[in-house]
Amino acid sequence: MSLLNNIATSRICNLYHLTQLHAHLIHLSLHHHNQWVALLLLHCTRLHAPPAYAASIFHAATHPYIHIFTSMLKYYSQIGAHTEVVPLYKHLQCLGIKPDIPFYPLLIKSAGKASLMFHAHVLKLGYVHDHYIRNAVIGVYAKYGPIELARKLFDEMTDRNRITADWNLMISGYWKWGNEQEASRIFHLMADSERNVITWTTMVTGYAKLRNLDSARLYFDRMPERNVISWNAMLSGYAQSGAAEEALTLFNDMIDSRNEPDETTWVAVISSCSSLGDPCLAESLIKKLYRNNVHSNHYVKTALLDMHAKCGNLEAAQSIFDQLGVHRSSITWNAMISAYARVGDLASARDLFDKMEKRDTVSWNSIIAGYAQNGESLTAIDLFKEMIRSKDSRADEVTMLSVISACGHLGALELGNWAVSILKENSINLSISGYNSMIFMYSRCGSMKDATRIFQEMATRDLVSYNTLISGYAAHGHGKESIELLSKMKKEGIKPDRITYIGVLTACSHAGLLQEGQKVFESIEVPEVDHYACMIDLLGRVGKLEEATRLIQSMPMKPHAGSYGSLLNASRIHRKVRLGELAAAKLFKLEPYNTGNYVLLSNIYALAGRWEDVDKVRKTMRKQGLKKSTGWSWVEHEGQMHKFIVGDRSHEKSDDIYKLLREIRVKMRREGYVADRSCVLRDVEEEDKEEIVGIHSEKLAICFALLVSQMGTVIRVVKNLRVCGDCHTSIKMISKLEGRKIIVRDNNRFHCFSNGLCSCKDYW
DNA sequence: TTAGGGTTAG
Repeated sequence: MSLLNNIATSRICNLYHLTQLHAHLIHLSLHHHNQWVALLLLHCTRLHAPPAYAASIFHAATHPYIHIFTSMLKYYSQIGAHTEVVPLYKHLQCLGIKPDIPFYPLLIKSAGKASLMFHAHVLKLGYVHDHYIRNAVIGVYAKYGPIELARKLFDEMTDRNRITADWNLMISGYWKWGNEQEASRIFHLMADSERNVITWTTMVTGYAKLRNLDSARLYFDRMPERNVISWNAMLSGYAQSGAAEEALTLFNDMIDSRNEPDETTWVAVISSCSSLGDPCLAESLIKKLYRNNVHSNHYVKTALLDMHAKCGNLEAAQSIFDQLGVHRSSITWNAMISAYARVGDLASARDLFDKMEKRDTVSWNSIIAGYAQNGESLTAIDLFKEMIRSKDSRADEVTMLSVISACGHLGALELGNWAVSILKENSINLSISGYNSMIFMYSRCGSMKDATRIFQEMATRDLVSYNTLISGYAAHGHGKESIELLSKMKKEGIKPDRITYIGVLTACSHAGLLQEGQKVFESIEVPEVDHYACMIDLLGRVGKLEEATRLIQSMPMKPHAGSYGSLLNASRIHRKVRLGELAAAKLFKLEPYNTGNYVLLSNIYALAGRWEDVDKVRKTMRKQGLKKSTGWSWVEHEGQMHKFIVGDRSHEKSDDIYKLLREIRVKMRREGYVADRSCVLRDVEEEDKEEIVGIHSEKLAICFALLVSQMGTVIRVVKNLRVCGDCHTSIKMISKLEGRKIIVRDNNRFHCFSNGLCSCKDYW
């Protein structure tokens, strides 16, 4: 017997010790088989031993009795192997062993959904009057539904028969099924004396899961007594809702009131640190963990990994990942993938993703978002197509958010519509941010009608919804609509932020709405430097260059590059060489490596015919080792994105494209238009040189589209950099000569060309 | 031998 006591109490802390003990017992071939089997199974449960090993111990019992089955049930229940429970019960029946009463609640609880079949069984045995058994049956119905059946059992009891656990199960059941009203009603039906700490904690958790933190806190504060689980419920509520500061404050309260934190507490605290992304805080937390000798389980380790990743310490994150070895879960993998994706190390993220054996939706979402957020929209969409093909995980709202916004970045309307159709096919419901991504996509694809429609269809809108649509209007030069939206949001009680005002002012600027813009500017409580820059842009575009200059001189903060940039651009539009030079001089000091400023200044000289100065600027650029960055253009055709860079000849239709380009030039000359030249080429005779230098990407994209699209279709082109002045002129001509409507989006606005005119005629 | 709390993607 002392040996058995030893087995029960000995500190077996890993599987190796367990197998040693097991071998030793077999060697002794004791007669107490059944007793030591039960005890070893308890250790298996504690150590999460593999099912095959636990089963081998179970089968070592020569004359199994009910206690061994109970131990095995506990093991299955711990590892969540619900499907093993029914076969185990059948095994027991085969052996003719009669279960004792404590066996049934355990059986019912560990069988998961399958336990519904035991209800009739225990009824027949007359056991349903037993507190524990009845409670277990209520628990199953509360958890797996229909909850009405749980309620029926509950209602059939008299008050005297009900134990607090029954009430608690009903409350947590209603929370589980999203019935806040009934949960709260049952809570209030209880007498104060009947409520225990679990009752109160269930209420806290229920409200916390609904993200109703105020109510959760109300119940938490009213609790007569709290244990570590109650504290954890409130802490996790804060942590999961992103209320990191509140979580950390509450944690301090917890320590002050001398409550001992456990692993779950630390997980909540660590994840709050992660969302704050503060490396100093993380460091002090690690010290605290160290001081408290915290035994870190799998959850703590994963939370720590994520915290290091979010606080920028990838080495520490990787080291935890390596330490975890075979204990890595898909969550660990996913956290590591998004850690690399977050810092833009897509190669490492992809490497991990490819090595993963069992990917889930979050794995796909992490890698797709990684590509989407690092400017690799096309790869993001390709991966999404692969995800659909692989069928190992279902796309959800988060997936679609990345995909839809990637379509927006590409300006790919066909792809965008396809993504939207997938929402319906898979009945994926969108939250506000999902709809916001659709508004973004349609805006960027030039379909303001759809963007507006989505906005109007939304039941509730947030600040981002307004800002996205306003920015869309700004890009299209819809000034009036953006002002209307500004007053609408104020009426709905949504406070505009700096982004809102940047959008509205930009819209006014693109639409030439001087007075309206001024009014908006004056209404900003504390205008920031960007708002001044927008205002300078607005004044500059409408030709009020003196006022723009005065504003830049009188603004309360130091003007930044954007402010002088606006002035430089205005000088180009209105051909003010002297002012342009002044603005450029400031800009060269503020951002000497921005090639755009040099190009703008050289364009100003070119427009004035000052070719020596053009050369001077070019020389300066060369001397500084600066090269004009390459702009590329995209055009969508049959769901495929075709990409062109300047002078591109890699496209399979290149020969046809260049042939068409020549034909258009001939036509242009015949019609008396000056054929297009690169901004700095001096005369028409040199135009052939352009082909050596390179035809601009947007012209190549347009010619490709002219070749492949039908006559009536609108050609949509996306250019990642600004459409230059000469291209602008030649696209106008192409639209007239070819009788086509062409929409070009450059990095910040839309140009709609038709019949030789551009929608933004005041712009060039 | 009743009931309550945990890590990843936007």
